[in-house]
Amino acid sequence: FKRQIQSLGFSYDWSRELATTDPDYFQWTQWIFLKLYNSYFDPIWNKAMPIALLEDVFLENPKRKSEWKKNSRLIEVNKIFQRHAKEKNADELIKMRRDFVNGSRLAYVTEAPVWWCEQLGTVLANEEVIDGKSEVGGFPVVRKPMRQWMLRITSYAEKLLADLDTIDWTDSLKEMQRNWIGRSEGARVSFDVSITKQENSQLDRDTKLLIEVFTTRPDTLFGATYLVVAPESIWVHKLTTDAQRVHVEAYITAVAKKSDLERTELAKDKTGVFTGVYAVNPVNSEKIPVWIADYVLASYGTGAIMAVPAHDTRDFEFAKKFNLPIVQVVQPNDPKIDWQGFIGDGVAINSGSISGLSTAEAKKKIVEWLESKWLGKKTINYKLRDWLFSRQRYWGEPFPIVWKIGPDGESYHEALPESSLPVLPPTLEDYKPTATGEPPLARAKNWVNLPDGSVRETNTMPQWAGSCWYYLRYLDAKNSAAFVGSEVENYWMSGGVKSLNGGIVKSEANSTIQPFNNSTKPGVDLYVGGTEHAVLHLLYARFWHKVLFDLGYVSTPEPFFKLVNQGIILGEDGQKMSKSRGNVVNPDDVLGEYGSDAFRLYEMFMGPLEMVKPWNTKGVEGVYRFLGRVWRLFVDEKSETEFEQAETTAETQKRGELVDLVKLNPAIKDVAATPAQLKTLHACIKKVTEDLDGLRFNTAISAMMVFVNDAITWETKPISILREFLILLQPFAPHIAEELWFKVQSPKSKVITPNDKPTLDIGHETLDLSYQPWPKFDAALLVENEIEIPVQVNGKLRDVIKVSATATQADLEKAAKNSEKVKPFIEGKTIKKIIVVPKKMVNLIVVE
RNA sequence: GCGCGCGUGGUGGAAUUGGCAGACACGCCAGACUUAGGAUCUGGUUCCGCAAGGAUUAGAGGUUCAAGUCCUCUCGCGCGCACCA
Repeated sequence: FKRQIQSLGFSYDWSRELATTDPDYFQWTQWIFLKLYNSYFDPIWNKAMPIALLEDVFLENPKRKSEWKKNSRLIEVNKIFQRHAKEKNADELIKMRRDFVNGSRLAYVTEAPVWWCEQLGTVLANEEVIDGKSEVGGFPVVRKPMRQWMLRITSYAEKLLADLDTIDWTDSLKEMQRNWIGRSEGARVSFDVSITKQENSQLDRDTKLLIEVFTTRPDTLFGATYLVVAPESIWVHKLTTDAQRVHVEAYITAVAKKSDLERTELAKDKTGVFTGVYAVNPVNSEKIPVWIADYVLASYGTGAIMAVPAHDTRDFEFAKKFNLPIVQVVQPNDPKIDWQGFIGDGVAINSGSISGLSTAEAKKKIVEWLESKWLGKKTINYKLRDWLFSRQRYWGEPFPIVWKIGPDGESYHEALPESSLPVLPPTLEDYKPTATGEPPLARAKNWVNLPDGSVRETNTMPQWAGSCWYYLRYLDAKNSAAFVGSEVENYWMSGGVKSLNGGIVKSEANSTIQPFNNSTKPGVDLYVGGTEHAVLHLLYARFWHKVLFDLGYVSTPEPFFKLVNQGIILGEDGQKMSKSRGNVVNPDDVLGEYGSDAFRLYEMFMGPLEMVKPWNTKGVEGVYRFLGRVWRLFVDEKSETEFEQAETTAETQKRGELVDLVKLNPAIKDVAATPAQLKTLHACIKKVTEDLDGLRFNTAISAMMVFVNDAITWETKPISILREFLILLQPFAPHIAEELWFKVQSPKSKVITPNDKPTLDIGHETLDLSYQPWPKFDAALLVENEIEIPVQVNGKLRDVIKVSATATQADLEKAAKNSEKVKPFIEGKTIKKIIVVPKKMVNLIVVE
């Protein structure tokens, strides 16, 4: 494989091991975290930028000023900053700058809801919660807000989505990532709400609010007959009248008790409650009621929707249940379709100035109108959320961060200098989670409190941190100056052949590392892993890699060029292996009975790599038999009997001496191969070579079986042919191939004993089969003089004729018509047409 | 519900750009060697039929000289997302 597939192979699980034990990994993972911490996402350049550049805003860098102006948020911040600058309140300025910088960092701190398990007394990561219960113990969990570190992966949503088109992953996997990112284009629209003090006595004055909604169908705005706010919204209490308060509070309490499952699929029946207040639809000034319902999610969009019951299934169900008005605003293009509940595109009606426009045009027109009136804005919304990056566990990289108290008395965080890395966790008596949810590291007071009065961050990073970049460290694992040397990185990841060694281009001839062939592919050539990583690991790693790319530390925008999901192996009953089902196959048992060659060979032979396949122990016996045939192809069976006897009688015999007792098959001779033998070999070389490139191991093995089934019948077996075959076999069954290679290479060579040091060269012969050059197949040897051509009459096979490979179209026609088997089918009939596909087939079209 | 993928002998699968369906194995049947066979070797094995021949790639229809392969619909299975506005 090393030779055949010139790609980089890594182990994801190994990285997890390293990430929790290896100071080297701690150091460089923390180093990368600092890069994230000291960077922000620049919406103008659409990439990560060091914080230093962000400060240009405040320094009024003229070069960038015109670019800044294109982004309203930054203009706004800049203006506020300038206004405050005139007031010359230095403390406030510092605080403001700090807040803004913090608010723009790729790594930032915020209050975020985390899973809290009362019984275990621990905070759980998402992956430790299954169906609303803890993975350990199955205890109930609740959402509890806690201060957490977040990574701003959402700022990369667009890039993560767009660049999927540049990489060679399966469609289903790309689709999973697309769904996870969940991009949708639409608009934010503001609805005015007025609530008087009389209606809501909790307000200290008459209040005007804006309810902002996100919609992908702004063209249906005229059909919005009510608004719905998520029950979790912080605005709910302000939006409730005294008259409705009892009902609203009862509803919110009921919703809080529902599990996620009850809120979704089991709850086909819509529930909700009227708040008592009304909003104004900006397009027609109609008063529409504001409801609270749990079919609206607080976490998506703005947490509020405009309901268009005529053209949205959920709103339609809700409106029917609560007798809310349903107004048609889209006419389906097919008049037979009922407009009620029609969610497709059509023509706008009952919609004022946009009536008569197609859905696409209506969207465009209405958004332009909303923007001109400052009532709405074209918006792209994503399902992707920022990544909650802190864990309250012992195992994991501590954050290289300290907390300090500012002059204003408020605490703020600051990065430790790179020279203080790695930050290793303190030794603890008790490293289990604490009962308060505080991280275990907080127990080590001496470690936490620094001499200058600052306090260490005690959260740790999740295991994802190491797996986000381990493939880069593998390129240059011993580099103590950088997480990966740039030249090494460029060599492997960009496929360049440049200057691996101090700027000197190595010639291909004396380089031990062969350059990639015409490779312009970005990143790791081949990454094999399970689908369980489809949306977490593979998205996180892409994100980190893109940040490192933007900051100039890596040379490719994508980490993994080609990704293959190996299918899982099911139990013999076709069910997923599990202890409870009792259908687990223990690899050690198989290895013990059949050996690792047979085990490996069988796993490759079962079927396509990507496919989910059931295990079948009988199948292992099949490939085991194949290996037996390979063995007998090479060795003299009589000598093998002697070997077996020797092995049982002379226990003290060294293994190597016994090996030498087994003699080569006497049919193996150092003679020239016949053309037929060469053809068999080269057909095998061609198939195995091509199939390895395509990862079609099952058919490659089948080709080798065909070769052996043929070669075993040869009276004389040319040694040159068998040697080439062993090179083909080596990647699949290295042990037996290596042992047989020893025999065919040097049948009377020095006996190797277990005491001999393993070397590539034992003095007279090169023994390491895996360093042999891969055979090249010779197409000329595969050319047939005579070929078999199927002859069809009216598309039905009637005969297979043998013709010269150089036969012309006319020859083929003639031969086909003369075939004895074909004649009965064409006699007495008119040949209307003859299709001749050269070297492939002949089809005679006849009529009565 | 939405999205993606897949349906080929008794079984795993092969047929890479439409061109001999069932490669290679497992299993089964028969035979050889053998005291013995859970070793090895030989032959057979999609279905119907003595045969000639016919049928056949989940089902139905279509395009084509030619369809497992392309198109449409239906059914079944798997995976992912799941009230995402």
